[in-house]
Amino acid sequence: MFDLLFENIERKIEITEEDKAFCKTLFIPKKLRKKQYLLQAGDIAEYVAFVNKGLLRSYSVDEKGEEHIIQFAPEDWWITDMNSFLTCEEAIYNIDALEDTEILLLDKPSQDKLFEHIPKFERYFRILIQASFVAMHKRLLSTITNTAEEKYMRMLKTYPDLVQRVPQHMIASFLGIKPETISRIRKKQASNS
Amino acid sequence: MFDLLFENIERKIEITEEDKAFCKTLFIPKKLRKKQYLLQAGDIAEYVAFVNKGLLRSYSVDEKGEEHIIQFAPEDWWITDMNSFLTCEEAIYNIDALEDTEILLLDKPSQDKLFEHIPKFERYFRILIQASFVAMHKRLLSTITNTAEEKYMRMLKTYPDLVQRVPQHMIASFLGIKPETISRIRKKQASNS
DNA sequence: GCTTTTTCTTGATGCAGGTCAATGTCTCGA
DNA sequence: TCGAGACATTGACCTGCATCAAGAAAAAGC
Repeated sequence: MFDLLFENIERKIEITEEDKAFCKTLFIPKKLRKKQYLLQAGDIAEYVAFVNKGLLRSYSVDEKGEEHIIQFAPEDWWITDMNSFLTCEEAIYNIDALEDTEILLLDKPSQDKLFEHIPKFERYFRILIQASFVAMHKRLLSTITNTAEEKYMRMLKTYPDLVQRVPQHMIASFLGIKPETISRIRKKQASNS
Repeated sequence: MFDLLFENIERKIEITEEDKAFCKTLFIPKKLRKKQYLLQAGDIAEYVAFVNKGLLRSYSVDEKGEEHIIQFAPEDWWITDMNSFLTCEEAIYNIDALEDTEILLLDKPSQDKLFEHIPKFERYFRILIQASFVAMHKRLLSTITNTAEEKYMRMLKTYPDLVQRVPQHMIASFLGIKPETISRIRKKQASNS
């Protein structure tokens, strides 16, 4: 259950067996069925979740009822509504399972305990967030500068596995384009080779 | 010189006079003239910069020679090419001064020293990055979901001071739209009131 | 296995915003 | 103080992508 998490942590900081034992007391394992919510907009995000198996997504719904996918979280990724988790304001994102999923949950009090007992974890989470920060900058730049086709090709290159695993209309939603457009891009690409 | 920085820090963590004294040994004050580069794409980002006075911007230049502004950094903000600073890879962003500017520079070795001597600073930088992370998510969502007009109105609301301070074509570049479009939005807005 | 739902494709049409070009205004350095 | 570059505005035109609509194909549920 914890193997993947510890591997992930040990890629960034060194931890002892005692540290691991302590971790095991803090994280809450949970299973989600496909389509089940982990968080709904309007609630408070009580947890950050580490995905052990399966696939989650976070998305917001605009006034017109359109879904916009913010993040996919397959195995080995973290996900939450960061703002809500940090500030206890109402979440603006929904998080739900795209497949049957196993996660490990860490709530705020437990995270604080973790930082207090093993200060190295401050570093771990700082490194995690720095990495997403850099990735987000690149995504933002691509969103601003590229055409629909360039965005889709970049997606194929950056997350080839996800493109296989997720319905196309969700890829479209993630990229901020329409499913029909992806369909046409695919057709064009097929004819180009 | 250090007042603004210490205020910024003390909004997030508590520090002693000794801590401050130690900080003063680590940061390098620097002045930039308008249009002067702090960092050029292709170089390694040696520093994170805290802006004490003035205004910087980071931007990338695409194949067609178009500039895309990633971030504005007025007083009380931090700026760097995070990826380059963290990994020592070549920077993909340029950073330059839009006004005569005073900054405080912190290089990697000094930051490491800071974390080692005053571990609370791990927390400070984690909190900083978390906040930008949340802000970036909102910006990304706006970029994906909103029309040009909505993006501009959101900009007016979120950073009214910047819109005054910066040429319109730079606001356009930041939003991923064209200066002509902003011009037309302004005209329309004026007639609506 | 059959029905229902979800997903993907394709065509016809429209429009937001980009492109190009001309003109006017501002500003700042010599 | 004058001239050149930077900045903003406006009009005419164009195009990439969205929208709307209708089937086809694939997957999920019973």
